[in-house]
Amino acid sequence: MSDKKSKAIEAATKLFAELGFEKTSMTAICKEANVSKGLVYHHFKSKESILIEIFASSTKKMLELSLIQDSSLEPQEELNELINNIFHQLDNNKLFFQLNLNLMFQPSTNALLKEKILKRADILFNSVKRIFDKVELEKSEILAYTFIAEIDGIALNYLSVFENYPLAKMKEEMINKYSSITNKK
Amino acid sequence: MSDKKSKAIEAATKLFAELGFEKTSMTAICKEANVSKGLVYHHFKSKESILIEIFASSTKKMLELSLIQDSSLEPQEELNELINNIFHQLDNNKLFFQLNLNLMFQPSTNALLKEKILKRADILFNSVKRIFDKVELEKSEILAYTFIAEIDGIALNYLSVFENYPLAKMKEEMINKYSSITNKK
Amino acid sequence: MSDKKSKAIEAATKLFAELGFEKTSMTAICKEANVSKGLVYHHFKSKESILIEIFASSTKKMLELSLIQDSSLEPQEELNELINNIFHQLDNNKLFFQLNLNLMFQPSTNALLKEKILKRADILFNSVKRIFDKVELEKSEILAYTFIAEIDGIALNYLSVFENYPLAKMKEEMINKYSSITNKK
Amino acid sequence: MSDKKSKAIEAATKLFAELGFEKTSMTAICKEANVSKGLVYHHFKSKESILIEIFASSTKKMLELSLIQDSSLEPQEELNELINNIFHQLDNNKLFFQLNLNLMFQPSTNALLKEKILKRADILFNSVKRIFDKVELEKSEILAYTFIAEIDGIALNYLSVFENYPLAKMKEEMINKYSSITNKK
DNA sequence: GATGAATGAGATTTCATTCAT
DNA sequence: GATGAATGAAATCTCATTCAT
Repeated sequence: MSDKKSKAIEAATKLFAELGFEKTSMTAICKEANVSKGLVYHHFKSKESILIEIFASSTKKMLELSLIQDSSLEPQEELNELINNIFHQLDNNKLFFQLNLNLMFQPSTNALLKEKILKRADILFNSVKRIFDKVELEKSEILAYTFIAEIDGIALNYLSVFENYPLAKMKEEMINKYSSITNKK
Repeated sequence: MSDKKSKAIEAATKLFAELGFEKTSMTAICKEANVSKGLVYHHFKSKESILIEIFASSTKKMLELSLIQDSSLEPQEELNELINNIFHQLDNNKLFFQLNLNLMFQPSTNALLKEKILKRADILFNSVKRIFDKVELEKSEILAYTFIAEIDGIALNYLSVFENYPLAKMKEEMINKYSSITNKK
Repeated sequence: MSDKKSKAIEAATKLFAELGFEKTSMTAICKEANVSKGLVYHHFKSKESILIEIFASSTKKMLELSLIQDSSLEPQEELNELINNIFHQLDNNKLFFQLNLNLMFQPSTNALLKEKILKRADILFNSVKRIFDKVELEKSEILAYTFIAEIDGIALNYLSVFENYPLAKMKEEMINKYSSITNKK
Repeated sequence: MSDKKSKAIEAATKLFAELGFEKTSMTAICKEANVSKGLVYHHFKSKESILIEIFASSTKKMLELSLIQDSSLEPQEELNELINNIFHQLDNNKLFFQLNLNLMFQPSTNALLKEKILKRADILFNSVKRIFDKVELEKSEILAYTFIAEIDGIALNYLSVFENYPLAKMKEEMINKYSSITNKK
């Protein structure tokens, strides 16, 4: 990928996260990236297509983060690592979560990305469910949905609602709660 | 409040929820409400001020929904009622949740409503924490944050992420989980 | 004239002088005068007609100021009194001059008041010329035009161009210059 | 400067002079210049910024007109040339004076250009005063203010007040009056 | 006389996108 | 690949004026 194209993506990612998709103008992206409009339209068909490319790479990153490779691990350990990864990112990469959550909530962007959002959610859901499958086969679906809801809810509250959110304590609570899961199969 | 003013608010509420604040034009609001632009600007200083008025009344509604009056109830019963109320609304009034969640996430609207969002969150948090205070004084804060995160996460996933979300089962799970709380004080 | 009508005129005069005719909205006039829009339109056919009424009364005031009644006075004394009157007003009633000068210069208001401006200028010119007629019949016209230009130019420079304009010294200079006129008839 | 940008400035200058700043709409400027609105806003941040650019170039022109370069000239000759220049312009370039005078008087435009008006007035004043300095050092300031007031007053009366203003005779009068100045230093 | 809700035309401004160079 | 002038549609907002009460 050419230097200037990646600069444009970088700039767009930053601005979409900070201002939202609708409030970010092409002009602003070009200025932030120090690139001309003509060039941006040379690389991307439209503003929406920049968003789509960003969402795709953000999905890739998110899957890397969530899919625990080493399936020989015990379920508790897998969950443990997953929680650690997520909270680490949440703390160190706020804009990344910010962007992903607001793309889902903004009706216009949600509609645009509908299919891709569903697909990504499905993959994430199954990778979590697979862990719970090892423990409680019947309830694994509900457990996975609950786990994901907790994570998303914490992110939402941390990033957009409360001030001085006790993120560290919430992580501890999550770790404790999910450490008591015992392999019942 | 005059008939036409309330029609304008109604129209704006609907469109903000369906399309998002940025994507809803004044023209669209006027057309939906069958009202002239001049009138809307006679009653509201700006598009933003419509949003602020809507957020205020939505906060009022949300507090009515969340604050359990009868404090003679046992904590379990209070939580039970709260969960029932919330899931009932979530199922029957999707647009209301849709709107409130996306106002919080959209950077532009979040910035505009920052103060009011914080205040509302504080009230909601304390009304939940008060219930947990009756049970586990030390952990009540974390329990309250967790409860709120679960509710928000479920709403988010139900409304904007998954298709065929098992809302009824999630409610059941919540009811069960919080019914086992015993007054330990 | 009803109390509220005169309050409206007063408010309009103030705002036209401070903001200019175009930048003063009917709404602003009503707010300043504490009077409803309906009432203003009950008394005046339009915004322009308020201006016309204001210009008429301002013309009346200006003529009272300029027409020296006592024609038994010597020309020097008449000019003296005229200069004194004008500089006194210029110092104590800036908004009055401000308004009159900008009505003449603003193309839109000038066009609207064209006829009345010409008529007023004619009267003022003749009342000044009459004084010079007593001294130098042939040059009286040019002297009158010069006198008026000097006054208008000083007002212009004092009100809209220079900071710390030496108004007192300019008055002194005018008094001196025109005191040396001798009756040559 | 691109062709279209300068056409827009030209159109704006003409219309501001003829109709006044407030009464000139962007639409009118675009139509007059045969240019799209988008383009005008590509080159200028706002309608006000067009005015500021016009004022700047008008200042430049005015200074070229007023600053007599050849300082080896006798004061009388300098004044002579200055008066000739000004009256020539006044007669041949009415719109230019029209615009400059009404920008100063219109409260909105005066406020916008305040600083620049003061600066320009200061330069013009000093360039006139410098001439009188050669003749009468003590009174040079008042003489300069008087000279400027006469010029401005004549322009005002010629352009916006009287019909059939005797411009030629007024020039003659000015030439005569200032030809009798003798170097007294 | 008096109110202020209501209108509709038009003002300024924004912005995604195109295109000649 | 690269630029930025140029467009046109649409956005937010203003405002003189009317009218039912």
